Amino acid sequence: MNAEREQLKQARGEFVAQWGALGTQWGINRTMAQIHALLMTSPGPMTTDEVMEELEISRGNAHTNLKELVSWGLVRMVVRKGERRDYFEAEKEVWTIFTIVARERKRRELDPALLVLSHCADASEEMTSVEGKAFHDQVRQLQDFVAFASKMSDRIATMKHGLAVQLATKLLG
Amino acid sequence: MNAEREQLKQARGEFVAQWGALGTQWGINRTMAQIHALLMTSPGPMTTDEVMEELEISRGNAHTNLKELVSWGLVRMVVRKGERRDYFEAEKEVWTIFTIVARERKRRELDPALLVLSHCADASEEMTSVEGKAFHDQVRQLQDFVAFASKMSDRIATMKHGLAVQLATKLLG
DNA sequence: ATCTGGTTTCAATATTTACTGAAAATACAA
DNA sequence: TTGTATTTTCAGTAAATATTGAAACCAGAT
Repeated sequence: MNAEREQLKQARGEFVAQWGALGTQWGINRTMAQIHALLMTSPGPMTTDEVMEELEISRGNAHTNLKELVSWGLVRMVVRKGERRDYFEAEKEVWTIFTIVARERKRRELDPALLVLSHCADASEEMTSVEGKAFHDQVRQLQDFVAFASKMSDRIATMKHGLAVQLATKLLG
Repeated sequence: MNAEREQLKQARGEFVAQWGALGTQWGINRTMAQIHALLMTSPGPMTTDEVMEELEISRGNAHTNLKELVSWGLVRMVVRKGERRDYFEAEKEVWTIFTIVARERKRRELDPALLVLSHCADASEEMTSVEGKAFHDQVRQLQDFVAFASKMSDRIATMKHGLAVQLATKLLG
């Protein structure tokens, strides 16, 4: 039964490659997504060199993206006693992954939008012309919606897994 | 009261520029986001030439991105009787904008991920080794979650505005 | 049929973003 | 201290993406 070994390697390679391609759609760079996929499906923590070798990328690239993943909280550095070099392991719990990604996306997509909208809404607050009022109104509507989406996002991402499932079941049922 | 005119132009310019910058965060190209912002805050439909002039971009660029916005459904082409050239106007209703964007994001981010995950889950279905089973299990969990997110997204994006607000109020309250 | 105002396409170019590889820094061990 | 294994940084380069501008195209008016 060594055919399975080969099959697994195949499937995992496929997964890593495809996940990398997906990453670009998600606004995440390909390498970062690939490393994430690799670590999520790794039986144990990996070193920088293992990642480099597996993905055939440079040390600099591996390093930068591992650090980025750590800063997101999707990957942890672990030390092995007696070992000098760093090992990396990914968070595998999907709900946890989701909450991390949701938080990050909110931070990158919603928060700055809200800032812009608030500023523009304030700047047009007092306008009296038809055009001025229409502008203010439109921006205001956008602002309200984004603020709302922001709150929702917070609420959901801070839920415990079980509670979220419960809510979802009600919604989908 | 012509100071307000100036102020409005200022505020709108600001909004367009910033919205464009935001677009890049959202994985939308800058010009497309700028045109969208411009049209959302325009008192009436605009021609390609007006867009070109306002944003100081080439005809080709304006054309491509207007078409892209139309294909998303965020912008409509309108014909004015007796007028030969095309006019463009944006959808202004925020909930409608949201549902369009949600649908598109699902199509670009969730659907392809689901495809990859299903494929990898299937390919590892029968594996018997510890590593094989672990891989299958991990991919499976991701698959289940993405499928779930996909369904949720559909549900919400097809809701009528009022219903969504009602649900949200319950959730936030 | 051809002119005119407008749209569409696309090869060339510019801009942005990602990646490499090697040098510099760090950290531990002898 | 000096040496060695490892991490970190970053200038240069490569790859991907967006933009231009001009030519080809199209449709209605003359």
